[in-house]
Amino acid sequence: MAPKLKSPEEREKLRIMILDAARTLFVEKGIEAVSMREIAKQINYSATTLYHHFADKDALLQAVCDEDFLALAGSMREIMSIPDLIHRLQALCKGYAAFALQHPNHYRLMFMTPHAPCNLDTTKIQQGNTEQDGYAQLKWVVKTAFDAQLFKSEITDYELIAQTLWASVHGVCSLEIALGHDPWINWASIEARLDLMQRSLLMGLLQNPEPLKESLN
Amino acid sequence: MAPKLKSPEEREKLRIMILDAARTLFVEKGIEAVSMREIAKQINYSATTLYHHFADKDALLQAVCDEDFLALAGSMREIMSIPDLIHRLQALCKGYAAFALQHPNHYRLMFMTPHAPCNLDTTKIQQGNTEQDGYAQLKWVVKTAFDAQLFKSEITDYELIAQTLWASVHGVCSLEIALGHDPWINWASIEARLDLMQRSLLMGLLQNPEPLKESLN
DNA sequence: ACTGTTAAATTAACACCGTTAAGTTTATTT
DNA sequence: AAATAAACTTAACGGTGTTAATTTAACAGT
Repeated sequence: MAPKLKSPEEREKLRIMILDAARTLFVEKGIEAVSMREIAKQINYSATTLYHHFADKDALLQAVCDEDFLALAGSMREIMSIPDLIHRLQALCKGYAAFALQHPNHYRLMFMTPHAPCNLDTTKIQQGNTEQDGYAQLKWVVKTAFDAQLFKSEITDYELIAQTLWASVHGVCSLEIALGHDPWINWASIEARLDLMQRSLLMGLLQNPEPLKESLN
Repeated sequence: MAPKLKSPEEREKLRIMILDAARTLFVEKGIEAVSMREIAKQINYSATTLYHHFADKDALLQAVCDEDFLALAGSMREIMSIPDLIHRLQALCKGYAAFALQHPNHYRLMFMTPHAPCNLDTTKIQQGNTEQDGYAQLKWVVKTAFDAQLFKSEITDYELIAQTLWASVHGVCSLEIALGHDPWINWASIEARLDLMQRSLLMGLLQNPEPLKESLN
């Protein structure tokens, strides 16, 4: 109701209000059940105002996700400093799973929904930067283990290993998000599923799986 | 333009016309990019007519998927008669993956999108029937291998094994569907990813993984 | 042959959506 | 005091899923 000339700080403040309202509603009701008008009403602005800060709904969505994924990469940083290589790998998988299950709606958006060939330009995340890019972190952690010859010698492509580990955790988490409450399936606990997947797969990938038994978290 | 009293056969014929038009458009353009009006136009009916055969868009969608999943279960039936237990397990995983990658839009709908606690009543598929229910097939194949003590003895829950195997294949396939064309990731070939996942995980799950090496399809 | 009934299909409308064009209010600059 | 530009709003466009009301056509009973 009272448009004043805003300082960059105030402008940024509104941007953040929009992002926060959007995040709250997305997480609460799911992405496509939330309209731009609804987000706007939540913060007492008109829908049009959102378009002065974000090009469209997708851009707003991506901005919300970028923030959370930066947060994920941030929380992974300390995991990357764990000295034991295998323990580090396991912690990375666990951290990734915890994030997926705590932010199912963002996770769904980023990893379970096909997009146009994807961000890359709009994203503020620097690809390959192990401070920001979760996939780069995974690759790095796998590579250090690979270089230490921890994996079976017949596997020659460390990025393939990284993608397989990722797919395994993603498989458990995304099934949980999509069908975890489906009465068709008599689900074992999510912890048991994550645990068996991680332990079994590593046992199949590692040259010497002995250390696995002691590091049962 | 010409409403006649229709025999049950004619009614069913139109139902199938709707289903086929819907399937074609869903596969072609993705689910949410197709409107009821568009499906109707394709077969020269008004949108309202679709609602005389299906309660809403979701019901139509589910009917389309039910048909394809019955087809999947059908194609799995011969796999279930493969005599070698491990070979049978591997063939089941491969068949499932082939279906997922050949019907990405249906797969996405059924396994990558959270629904209301899910079908069960609306579905025509008989739960637990190994002729119709893909999950029941998986469980049965895993159970026969479990009863033959092929898995490591410390794993006591065969349904947990089934869910883990499912999650592993699902992880590879759903990542491929959602992000397979994303330039952020330097993907290994989908065959290599499926192969490493399947072989490594089984190696970690089986008591005696020797037979794996010869059955490299 | 004229009813009435009923199924099949349609048209028109409702309430929403994402998005944009045009307009209004306000504070600053000239 | 006039002009400019930012911040924001209202109104609208074309689309969506869905439903109410209506028309059309074919049958059954008198």
